[in-house]
Amino acid sequence: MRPTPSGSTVDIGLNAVVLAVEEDTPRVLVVPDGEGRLALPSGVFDPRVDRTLNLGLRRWIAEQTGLEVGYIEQLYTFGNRYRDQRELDEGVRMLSIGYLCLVRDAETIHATSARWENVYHFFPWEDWREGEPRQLRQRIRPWLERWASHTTSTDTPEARIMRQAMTFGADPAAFDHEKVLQRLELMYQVGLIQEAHRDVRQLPERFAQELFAWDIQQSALESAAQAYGGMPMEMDHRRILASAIERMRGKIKYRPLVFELMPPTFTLSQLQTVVEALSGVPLHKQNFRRLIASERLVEETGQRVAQPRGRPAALYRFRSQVWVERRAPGVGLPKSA
Amino acid sequence: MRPTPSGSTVDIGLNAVVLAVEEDTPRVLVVPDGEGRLALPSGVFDPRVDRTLNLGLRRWIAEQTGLEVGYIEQLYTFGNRYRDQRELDEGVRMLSIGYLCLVRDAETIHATSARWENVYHFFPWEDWREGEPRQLRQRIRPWLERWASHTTSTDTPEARIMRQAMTFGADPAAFDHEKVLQRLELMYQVGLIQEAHRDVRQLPERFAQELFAWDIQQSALESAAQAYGGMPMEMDHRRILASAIERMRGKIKYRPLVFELMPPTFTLSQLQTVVEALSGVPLHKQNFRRLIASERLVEETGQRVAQPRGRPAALYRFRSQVWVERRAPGVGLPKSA
DNA sequence: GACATTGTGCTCCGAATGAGCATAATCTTG
DNA sequence: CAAGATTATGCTCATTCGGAGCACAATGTC
Repeated sequence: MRPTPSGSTVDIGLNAVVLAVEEDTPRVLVVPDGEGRLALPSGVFDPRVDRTLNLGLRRWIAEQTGLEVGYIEQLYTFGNRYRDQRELDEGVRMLSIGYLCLVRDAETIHATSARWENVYHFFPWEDWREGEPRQLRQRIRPWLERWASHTTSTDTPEARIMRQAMTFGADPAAFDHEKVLQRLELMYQVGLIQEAHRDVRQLPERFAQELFAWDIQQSALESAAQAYGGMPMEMDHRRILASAIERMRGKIKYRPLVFELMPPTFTLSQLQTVVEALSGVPLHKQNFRRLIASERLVEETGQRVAQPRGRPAALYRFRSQVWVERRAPGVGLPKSA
Repeated sequence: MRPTPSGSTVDIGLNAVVLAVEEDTPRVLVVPDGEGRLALPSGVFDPRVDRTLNLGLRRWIAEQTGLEVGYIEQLYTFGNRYRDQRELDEGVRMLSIGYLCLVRDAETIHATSARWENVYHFFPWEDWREGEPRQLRQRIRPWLERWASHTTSTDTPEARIMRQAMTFGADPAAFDHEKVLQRLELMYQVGLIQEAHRDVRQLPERFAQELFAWDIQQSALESAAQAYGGMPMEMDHRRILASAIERMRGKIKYRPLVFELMPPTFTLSQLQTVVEALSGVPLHKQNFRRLIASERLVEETGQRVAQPRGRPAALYRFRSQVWVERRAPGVGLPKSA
């Protein structure tokens, strides 16, 4: 009933998005490939070595970054697109399983080439803490609008305008901060992501057609991608990173995930800063505190810390009890500033 | 940087949870294996045949059930546990990718042995539309409590009570209807799922230890599993089905997924019935209508349908426009009856 | 025509949320 | 030391949202 084509060549790539937040900067662990591109810690799963996917992932992370991660959560398994060179050469197919990992200490990387990089350097259009990013409004949106105005065999302008509105919002107020992956996919298809230009060169004609389906000078587009599309990444790693940010932004609202990123004790302002860093939006301070208090996610330690300026803040710690008590605790997101 | 153990033997199983709702019954498409167990439509992914995972999945569904599915969404990739016999024999490892598929017409199965089965026949404890299921309260909870009171080398009774409270709720009011998968995993570990008994027989000692870690007669336990644990399923398919229900229950609140299951036009009562069938809880009728109206997910067709009893109901259709307008439309869940 | 049944409109209340004012506690600067 | 800047924290107010229920409408049945 379930035929067995064993001997087919499918490799399982394990890819880790290791996140930490330092001050107000969300960071991801990356490994330079020596050619100017950055990769996520990753490797091929070998069942002869590792008993489980999680163990395999941990081993790759440790080998490539010297880091022992705590929290791990599976994201998504990517199949066909964004294929790599080996696959084209040898017909090997690689599936990529993405994972989200959270760590507290953004410092401890032992003697490897791995380093921390600001997440928003890969998605300059996703950080709305200071309002709509200028590059999005002044540079990216015009390209999207030009793309949207074109007709192709598969798309009408209406369909494209609709898609643009769904992902980037018809107006800035309608920007849905959780649709990180959908935005990236649109950016890729429009040609504003560098990997798209890399891919279009090595892909067979029939796949390449989907990309850049509009009459624009590719060189101009590629320059724009370099300027506004974020730092270059390997393979489909930007896509995996986007999944991770999307998951994080969605889940932070209803599960106490943030605390995986916090030190044992922290002030409410620090907590808010971390939530803002990940969700990419500013929050109303008083309401944020009220929410945290009402959720009873934290408790006071009784201590206070002096600040460089202003009134000293009370220190809190996470109440691990909450896992039992509440149905779906989270920090929620009281709306904008 | 990314070594290549190609030649390792990893197969990719594609598993489809095809859902439909008929009247007030949520149904899943299953294929009998001839030995009394039911399987999800599934097969091994072969990249030489299918270009993408989705295409492979569609092909397997069509071959085994004659059905062409519309909506498809990837769920989760399961690795080690619940392994099958072949793996133990040959050391082949199978990864299972689960998918959620939604279809409208629960009738059209062409000339195959596939058939529709009530979802809750696999999870008798998940249907709370008539209040807490009697089997849960009278039969299952006592077993859980007996299990929880035991100490093992890895678990204290406190930890077990905590786990039980987290998944099944300390009291019925605290039952979180979305934790479908967590509940199943606990049921499995306690030994109240038939597959656990199948697995414990064929697993090496060191894995088997995790299961049934308490001094109970296994035969009694196995009888209980047969009586209250739901219809028998193949391999890890119950786990995949649980993921699908969990995803459905979670997502129905903030994305207009239900409409994939509805006919082109429907009454609000029909819509409510479908939502209740999937989420497993009764809803307050007036509030449900108010919510649907305020979300502007549907529009009146102007027609009305006669009912067997009572006042005729207005017919509605889904406003596909909503995908553009709203940030995250869904049907939400006004609370219980 | 009374009654049962389902659909539909509306109200009421309390909880949650968005927004802002006011005060507290510190450091810096004049 | 006093004034001002800055951050923390407490509290109010208006609005919205969600839970619950009453009342009436429109049908079929007895």
